Amino acid sequence: MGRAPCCDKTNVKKGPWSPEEDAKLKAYIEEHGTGNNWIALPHKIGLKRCGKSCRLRWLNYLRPNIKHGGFTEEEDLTICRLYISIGSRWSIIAAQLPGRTDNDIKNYWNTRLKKKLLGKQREPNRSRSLHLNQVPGDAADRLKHEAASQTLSASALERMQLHMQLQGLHNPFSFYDHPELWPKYYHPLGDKIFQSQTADATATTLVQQASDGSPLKPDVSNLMSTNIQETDRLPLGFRSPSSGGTLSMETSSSNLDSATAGVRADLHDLLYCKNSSVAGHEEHQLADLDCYREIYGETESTNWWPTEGFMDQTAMVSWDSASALHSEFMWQENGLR
DNA sequence: AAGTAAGTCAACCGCGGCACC
DNA sequence: GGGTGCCGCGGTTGACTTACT
Repeated sequence: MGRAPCCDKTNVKKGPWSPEEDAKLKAYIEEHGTGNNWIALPHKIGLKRCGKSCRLRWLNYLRPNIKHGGFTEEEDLTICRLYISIGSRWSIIAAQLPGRTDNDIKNYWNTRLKKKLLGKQREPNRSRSLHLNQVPGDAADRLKHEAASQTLSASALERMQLHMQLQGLHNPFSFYDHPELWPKYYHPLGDKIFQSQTADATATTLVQQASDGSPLKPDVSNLMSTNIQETDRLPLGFRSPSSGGTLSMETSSSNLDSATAGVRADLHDLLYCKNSSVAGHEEHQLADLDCYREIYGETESTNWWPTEGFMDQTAMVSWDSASALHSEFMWQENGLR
C-alpha cells in the first residue's frame, strides 16, 4: 500500500500562482502565521492549493527579505566551496546565504555556476561508458570503472571534477594541501565518525541539529574560515571504515591559511577566469585535448571530463591504483551512500 | 519573420525523517 | 513498537524566454 496523498489531487489547482492567490496567502500568514500546519492552511484561506504548494510559495517567493537573482561573487564562491565540501545539501548552503532560498541556489548552481566551473557538460553515464569501452586494457579494470560511472552520483562526479580542476591549477598534490576541501561533512560515515571523534563544537552542533530535527541553521563557517581548529583538520574523508584508521596526511597550520586563500583564489579563477593561471590551465587542457583527439578521434565532445585522469590510458589505470587516496574517499563516499 | 535550440526558473513530485497517537 | 500524518528536502519537470539559424 502506498503513501496516502497529502491532499485531494483532483481538487487542487496546479501551476503558476496568480497575484490574488499570492496576496491571500501572504496576508493570512503575516496575520496568523502558518499555524504549524501547512496542510490545513489552504482550507482556512479558501485556496484551492496543496499545502505543500503553499509552503513552497511562501518560502521561495512570498517570505520577506527574499532575494532573487543578482548573485554576488562572494555568494558564488560560498556556494562553490560548500558544494565541494558537502554536496547538494541546498538547505544547508542556503542557510549560509541570508535571503537566498535552497531552490534559488539549486537552480543557480544547475544553470550557471556548474557550467562556469565545469564547462558545457556531456551526459556523464552515456559518454563516459562509451569512452571506457574505447580504452583497451584489462577487462576487470574497465568493468570496475564502468560500475563506478553508474554508481557515482551526479553530485559526486561534479565534486570530483571540481577537485581535479582545482588540482590542475597548481600541482598534482595540491588538493591534499587543502583539507578544507575534504568532504568530511558528506562522508557516508562522516556524521557518526564526526560526532564521535571530533571535538569541534560547531560542527557537532551541525550534525546534532540535522539529526534532532531542530531548525537547521548550521554554522559551517569553519568550511570557509581560515581559522580551522586542529581537531577539525582530521581528514575524515580518508578514513578507512574497516580499519578506523586515517591515512597519514600532514598539514602544517602555517600553510593552512595560505592554502585556504589559494582555494578561494582558484575557485575565483575558475568562475571568473581573470588571471593567467587559468589561461595556462586551459592551454594545458587544450593540449591534452589534441592528444586525445589524435588517439580517439573526434567522435564525441571531450570537454566534460578534465584531462587529468581520464583522457589517457595510463591515467585511467593510475586513477584506480596510484591515486588510491583519491579513489579511496570517492569509493567510500558513493559505495556506502 | 519563422522555426528551433538552449537557457532559466517556478513549481511539482516522491521520499525520508520525525512527532504524535 | 507500530501506524499515521506532516514537514522538509533534493531531484525533476515543464512553461516560458532568449538566442541562434
